[in-house]
Amino acid sequence: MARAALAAKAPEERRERIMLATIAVVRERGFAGTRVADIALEAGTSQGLVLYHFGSLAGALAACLTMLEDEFYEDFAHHLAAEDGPVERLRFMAELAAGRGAAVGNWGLWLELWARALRDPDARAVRESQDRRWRAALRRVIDEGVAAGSFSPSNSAKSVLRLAALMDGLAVQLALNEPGMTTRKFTELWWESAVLELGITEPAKGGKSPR
Amino acid sequence: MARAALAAKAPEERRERIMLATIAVVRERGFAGTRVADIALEAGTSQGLVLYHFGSLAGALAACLTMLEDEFYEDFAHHLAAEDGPVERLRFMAELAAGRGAAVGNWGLWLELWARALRDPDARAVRESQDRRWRAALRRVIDEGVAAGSFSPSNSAKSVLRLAALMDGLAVQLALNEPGMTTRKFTELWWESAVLELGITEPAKGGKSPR
DNA sequence: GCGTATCCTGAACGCCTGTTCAATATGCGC
DNA sequence: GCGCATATTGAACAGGCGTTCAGGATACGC
Repeated sequence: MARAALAAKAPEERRERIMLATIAVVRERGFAGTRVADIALEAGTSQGLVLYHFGSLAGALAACLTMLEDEFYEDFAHHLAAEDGPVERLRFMAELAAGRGAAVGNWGLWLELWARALRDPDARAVRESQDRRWRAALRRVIDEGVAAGSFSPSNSAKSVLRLAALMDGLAVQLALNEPGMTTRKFTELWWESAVLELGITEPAKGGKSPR
Repeated sequence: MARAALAAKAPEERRERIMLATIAVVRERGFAGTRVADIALEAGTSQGLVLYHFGSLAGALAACLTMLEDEFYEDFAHHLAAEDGPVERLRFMAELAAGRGAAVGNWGLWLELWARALRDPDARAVRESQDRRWRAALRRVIDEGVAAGSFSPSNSAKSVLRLAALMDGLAVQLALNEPGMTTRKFTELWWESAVLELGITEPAKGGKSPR
């Protein structure tokens, strides 16, 4: 019956709820400030269960890292495929990075992740994978645009590196609430750089055309 | 006598040695991993003295932050003034950011600082001040270049933001030892962007001219 | 030389927090 | 229904670490 099915799934659901709780706590307190008790409280379980499922606090943090990675990327890939042309896709990536959609409130987490990656191999691996995937997507969009005749970068490999790095750099200011930095400003600054780098001719619909 | 003079200075020297030790430990273990015992050991003093001078671990960390800020900036301003033209100065800033000179090994610290700035007001203030000074310097060099006819940015305010952000973004990869990212590559990528942004005509001596 | 303020130490204290564990509940195969 | 494997709890444990403190050394004014 339904109740049995629900109950059968229960352990796995608890496990996942704990992971989600871990992300929530890390987002609020940072890696360094996250305690087992916080996670348990947020998940509505006991401390014991957190350790039962993940072995240790470090284990829970690691699990939440990989979950975060998958979560973000799946969402991203799914939406990116929905856009039609290279210009629109590039525009989409700019807005996603700027904090619309799945990345909302995530830049703070990225900063945490970077700092943690300095010493924690797990964090480093996640960051690296995340970064590689993001750059690969950027690369694909750009190649697509070149093939379609919309972009004409002088060196697309370098443009990818620069445009990706620019996002990270702008993200620092966004995450730290630098006065004057908003998602809008982020997108504007980045897009202008993309135009310069790639020699974009046609405007993205819904983009910066005069309104 | 000499001994007296030395002794008189001693307390202040101890204090400074503790600050330097704090920076060293933070550099090695990160903010989260820094303990009072580590600092005392590194400085060759007792734990008690650390607390005596700075009140608490947090106090010691805060003191080391401001020291770090001043240290870096003084060194930077001093060397920048030694360069002759705007192009050379810009080039100097690129190389400094890439990790030559006073910034060597500091990018890891900056990542730590960013993450900490998410929650610690002291860290936030230091980061903000640091950033403001750096951007102001960039701005000054660019204005100078415009006045001299070397640069012709379409919007210098935006160029400053972008070029500064690009440095931060590239720095993340440098700090995390992204394969393929070196100080040389950093400088190269950034300089090309600067050329694009500012329309630099004359090459910086010792720069990217064919050799 | 004496007293006092500053400097410095090492040990002790006590809290915080990750982890362990014995006990209990739950569901599932037989 | 019985028994076993899995899941879950809450309390107890233990170690780490920041902070406190009582005492001693050092320098300096008088």
